[in-house]
Amino acid sequence: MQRPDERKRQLIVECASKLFASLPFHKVTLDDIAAKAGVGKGTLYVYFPSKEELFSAIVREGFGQIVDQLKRRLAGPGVSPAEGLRHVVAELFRFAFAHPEYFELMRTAPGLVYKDDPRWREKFAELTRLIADTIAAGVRAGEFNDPFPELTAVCIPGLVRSAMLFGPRNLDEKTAVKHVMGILAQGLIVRGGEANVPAVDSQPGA
Amino acid sequence: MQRPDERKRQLIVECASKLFASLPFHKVTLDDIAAKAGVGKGTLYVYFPSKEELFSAIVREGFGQIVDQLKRRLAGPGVSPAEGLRHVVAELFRFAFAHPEYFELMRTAPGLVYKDDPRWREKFAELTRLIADTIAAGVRAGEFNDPFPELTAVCIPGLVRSAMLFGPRNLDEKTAVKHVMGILAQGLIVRGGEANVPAVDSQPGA
Amino acid sequence: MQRPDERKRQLIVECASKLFASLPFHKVTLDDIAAKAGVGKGTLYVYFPSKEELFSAIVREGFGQIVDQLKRRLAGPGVSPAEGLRHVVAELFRFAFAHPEYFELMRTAPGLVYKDDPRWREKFAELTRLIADTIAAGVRAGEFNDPFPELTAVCIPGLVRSAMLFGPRNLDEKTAVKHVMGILAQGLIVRGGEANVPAVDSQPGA
Amino acid sequence: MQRPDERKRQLIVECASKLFASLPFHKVTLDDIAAKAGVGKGTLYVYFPSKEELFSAIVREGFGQIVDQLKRRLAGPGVSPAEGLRHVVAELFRFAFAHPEYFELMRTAPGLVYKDDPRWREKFAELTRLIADTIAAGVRAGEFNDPFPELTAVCIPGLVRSAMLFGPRNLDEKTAVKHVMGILAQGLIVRGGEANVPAVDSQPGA
DNA sequence: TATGAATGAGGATTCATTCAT
DNA sequence: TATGAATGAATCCTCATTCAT
Repeated sequence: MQRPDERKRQLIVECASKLFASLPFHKVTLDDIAAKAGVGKGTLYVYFPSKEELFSAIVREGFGQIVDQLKRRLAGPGVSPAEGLRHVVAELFRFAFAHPEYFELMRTAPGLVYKDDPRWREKFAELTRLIADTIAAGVRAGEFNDPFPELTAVCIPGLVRSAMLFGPRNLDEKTAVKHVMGILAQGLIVRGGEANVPAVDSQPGA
Repeated sequence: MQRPDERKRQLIVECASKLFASLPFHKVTLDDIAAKAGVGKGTLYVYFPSKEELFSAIVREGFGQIVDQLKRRLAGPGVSPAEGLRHVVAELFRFAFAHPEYFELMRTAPGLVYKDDPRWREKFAELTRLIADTIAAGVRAGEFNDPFPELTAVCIPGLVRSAMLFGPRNLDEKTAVKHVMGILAQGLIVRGGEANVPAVDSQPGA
Repeated sequence: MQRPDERKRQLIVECASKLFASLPFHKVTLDDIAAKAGVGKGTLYVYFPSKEELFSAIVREGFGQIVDQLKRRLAGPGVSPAEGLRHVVAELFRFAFAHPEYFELMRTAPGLVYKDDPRWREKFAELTRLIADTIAAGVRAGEFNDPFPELTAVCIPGLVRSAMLFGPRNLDEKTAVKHVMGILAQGLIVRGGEANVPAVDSQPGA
Repeated sequence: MQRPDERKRQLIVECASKLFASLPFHKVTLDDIAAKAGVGKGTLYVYFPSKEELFSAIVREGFGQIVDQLKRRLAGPGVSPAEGLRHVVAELFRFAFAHPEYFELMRTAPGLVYKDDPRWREKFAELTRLIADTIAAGVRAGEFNDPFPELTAVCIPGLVRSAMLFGPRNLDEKTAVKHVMGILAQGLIVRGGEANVPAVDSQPGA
């Protein structure tokens, strides 16, 4: 007796991810995906009930990875709010650079496919909750100043997204993290004659 | 492209915008658009050579409006870098709140439709150039600290996008501008015991 | 401006009827129908919303013709019950011989396609009502003896169907009508040594 | 065909019969049948070489039962023509009431599946021959009057079919047999002021 | 024998585009 | 210019059948 094969499922997800990242949803055909994965077209339907569900699953699972990893990072004892914020940004970029097609893929997405999917909303809410909680903890500790952590929380993945999609081609992970952390931590305005450039610069590797 | 009737063209653009904002590109049919606009399906082809071009034109014209308006705002004499930055954020949100479907529409877009369109790239480059120049001027004036203005420039529309798409439903324009300006200006970290909320509040019109 | 073309619709119905009569429903493809009718495949969808609806429409319209014609025949003044019964049988066979594919087509039908269609049920009910009323009138007039006219009414089309589908290939309309009328009128059993063949023959036009 | 497990084969036939009776052939999937029978899909192919063959076998075996049973009934010594006719009708209804899905199943059949199957034609021919012979014997004996027994023979199962498929829902076997016998024996026309209801009632066991 | 994962040919349906009016 | 009937290429999905286990 044969069992559904998790390996094969993963293979399909990976091949489909690449295709969805390089072409808009409606230009990726199931024939393409099956061919790229080296499986029969019908096999796709053994693992996913429809093209939209396949796409949705990819997006959801990506989010799930980010959330799980971030949870682990933030769970450590004695993670300060500033460290927490850095973990958030660093994890988002780690994932983004590990899966360079991912944001591209979401950009080409047929919006409602995922935005209206309650399972995706849940994952997304979980991510922003993690971020908002980190910020709120900082605010309570007197380390952060943020009148609206929930709004900031949704903005941070947006910063990452923009940097990945529209930033310079040769942007490297370290620079990206440092830059976004610079914006979030000090902002742009030079304070009291004391430029915050040093502050940014003081971050090793900047 | 002939435009025998600019009114009708505009009507088509508006109806199509709403539909593209509420459904992914491939789920919006020309029948839908024609019906919503109350014109014959063939008429669409009088004004736009294809569905993709229609979509592209909508996106491009939106960008064009932002860029034109922003240019005007920034062109004034004696606009300080801080004022310039505020103009950027304010104009992005002004447009976003005036055309609430716009970011939604771009989110549902079939990526390559616009990303690979040189006319769109040009508009986008123009927008980020305006922003980067504003920041760079601030840096030169010693008012801003930003080692990578081009990267920041692409991030700012991303902040606006995230706030619009994923921020709280009842977010109002003034709060949005103030919050994003707060992040960009001071960042989140409390400096010398002085919270940055007052600083934000002190900004006129915020 | 072009108008939907009733001629074209009729053409499609006729071509589809022949195909449905010669092959089971699931073996008739829309390509076949379009090719036979000499129209584009998409054109079929201008006139019928689906393959099942096309089939259904064919069946329904056939029934409609029978019912309409029969109504006209029975409406005449002074139609005696015996004449009415003859009209029923004659009309059923007239239609069957005029559209020899019709019963075959219904035989190949995907049962539920029409049996569960309320529009077909209505037509069918109308037909059996006409027949049952004719018989009931005969019973009231003392000319017929039938304890269960509604049951007889559904049986009569069944007789016609069987004769058409399974009777001898060279069966002609006149013989068919006479034979079925013979069964309905006298039954098979010889009464009082007097054969019923003469009785049948004595019916004018038989 | 091997039949390693006659029980399992019978189980498949029964489950498939019910499904074919409730849905048109092309809407019944082998998955459905396998699931309903609680066997693997591949197992179906151990017992039947194809879906059409499975269907065909069901129809053929049903006919076979009718024919075998009828042969036995008619084979008895001293069966009069009138008794023979009654046996025919009674046996057809007995089977129909014992297998209420059967006529429904044949109605949903993809015509050619069985009509062109020589094995089915043979069974059907055998059935109609039995009936025709019974009638012909009656004619020879001077008890029946029928100029065309072969045509009548194919009509009789049609009467039964119609009564089962389109007759009243609460039709019971006894009434059905009596009614059809009434039609076949006396017809509808009142003869010499003597109603045929008594005649029908007078038939024993009706 | 029994299974069900894998397959891919096949087909219904959609819809952007064309063009006669 | 404006229309919408007509088109057929394109594609998602189904499902009978196969075959490795």
